Amino acid sequence: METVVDIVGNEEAKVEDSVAARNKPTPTSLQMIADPVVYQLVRVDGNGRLVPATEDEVMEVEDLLEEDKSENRFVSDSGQTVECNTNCEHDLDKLQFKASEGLPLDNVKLDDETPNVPPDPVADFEKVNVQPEQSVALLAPPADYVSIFQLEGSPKPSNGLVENETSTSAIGTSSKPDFSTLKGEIHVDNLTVKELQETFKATFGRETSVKDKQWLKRRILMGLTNSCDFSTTTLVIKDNGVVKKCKEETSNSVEHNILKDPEVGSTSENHESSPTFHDSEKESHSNATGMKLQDYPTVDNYGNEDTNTEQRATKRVRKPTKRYIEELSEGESRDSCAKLISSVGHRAYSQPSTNMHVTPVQKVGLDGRWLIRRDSLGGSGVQVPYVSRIRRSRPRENFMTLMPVTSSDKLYTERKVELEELKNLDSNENSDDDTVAMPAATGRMRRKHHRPWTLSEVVKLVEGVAKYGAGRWSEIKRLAFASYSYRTSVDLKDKWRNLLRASFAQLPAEKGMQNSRKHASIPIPAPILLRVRELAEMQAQVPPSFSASKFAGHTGSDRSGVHE
DNA sequence: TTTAGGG
DNA sequence: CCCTAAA
Repeated sequence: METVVDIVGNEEAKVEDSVAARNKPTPTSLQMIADPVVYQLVRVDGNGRLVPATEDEVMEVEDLLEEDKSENRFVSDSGQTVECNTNCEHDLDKLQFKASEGLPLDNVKLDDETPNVPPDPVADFEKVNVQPEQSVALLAPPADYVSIFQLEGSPKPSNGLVENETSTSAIGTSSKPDFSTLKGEIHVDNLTVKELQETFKATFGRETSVKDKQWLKRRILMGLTNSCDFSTTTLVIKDNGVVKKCKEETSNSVEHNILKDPEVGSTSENHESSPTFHDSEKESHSNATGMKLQDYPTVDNYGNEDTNTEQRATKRVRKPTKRYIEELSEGESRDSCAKLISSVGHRAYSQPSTNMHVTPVQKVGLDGRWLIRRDSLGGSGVQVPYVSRIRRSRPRENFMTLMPVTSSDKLYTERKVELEELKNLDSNENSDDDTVAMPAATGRMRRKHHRPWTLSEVVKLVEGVAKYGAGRWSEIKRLAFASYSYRTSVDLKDKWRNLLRASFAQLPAEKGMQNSRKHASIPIPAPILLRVRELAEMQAQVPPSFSASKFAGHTGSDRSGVHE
């Protein structure tokens, strides 16, 4: 049984999207075994190969899972990102991790010979083929992205958490990587297919029959540099290690991973070698909001110890909001899709920004086998392949590179909607990225995040309030503003407040000053304003927090009367 | 994470 | 629209 794990970058992605994606597999599909639901925890060793996790590692992951079940991603002690995939979010509780000791590597191998793997580095997904009786649920991308706890051969952490009993030599039956054959500089671009294949073997310790140069190059680069950064195609092999040849980035990412261990790291010679490295490190931390951050020492631009260390180490103890509890006890919701989202715990409505929002919401589709990752990128939904999110540096640049490849139809649809909206207005400002300051007519730079409210948006807002009640902004956002990723629930709230003000202000003037609203960017028709007012009054009478159903009843009856 | 309110 | 207490 195979399951496609589809990653949908669009914030507004719905279940249907994933279904569509399944019928027509995209390059962003990752196929893996997920049936039955038995999970083999594996890690990727320093040689880029899958190794069954040790008991301790399993326990550690279990602890992490226990700590925050809504997240599928963690940062291990050594600062490496660990990503777990389950085929059903709801099964997370019952998630079984089995650390089978002697699982032969042959049974768990990366299927590198798959011809379908697209040449795009970031959309490049690993396929994990497993024997029927074995199930591997842990995504095991190229060596780099996910290696749990410890890279092969790295110093043992002092905390004693990890005892790396399972060494490759004990398990591996296939040939080993041989870095000794890699010497001096490797100009990946200049290599022939055969040479590439040899390099591949030296890197990953296994043969490959792939003849696609691009593919080989990328794979090798990935394997050697532990990153998706293909800016460099020249590598320098030194002491069995790899040094990327870059302008300033002389640091070896592999070593960095190893040296990320607190104690060793602090004595690392590379510790302050590359400011850019630390930059990207910090960046990735901030991107991984909500992830468990271990307090290994980090160094900021000035080389100071991170003062937030203590804070980051503290565990999150969050109390659900009243509304949240309320919704949970409501039982079935009108929107099963939405229900699924909220039951997982979402961050779907975080404010759009220029930076890539990693939104670790994974949604289970109707058949219970779909995982959908929702991302928000600068307000525009863009599909982002899984791997690109796991990597821990420079997400932005990478994303930009991806744009042409990964933008989905959704994007165009959204743009189209937007454009139509804007045609209703007489201006076309802000037709693009809402995060870019647009030169206004006056020549000034207008505010960074500004998007005039369109008529239809206002209408939707009003209707949303009518349906769900003012105050249930996230509800409205999700149900009525699903296609407006740039409007957060807070935006809705603010807009509603403004509408109310405008509406009330309008009241006394309604007799003679109909057209006095000179500066309104959107001409709100009087009926709407009236309705807004009506709603506001009702709102005052029956706060939604008291009884949502009661309010809905009011709304229904009142609406019939109000409606034109 | 969501909501409410001030700025 | 942003920021932040509270919940």
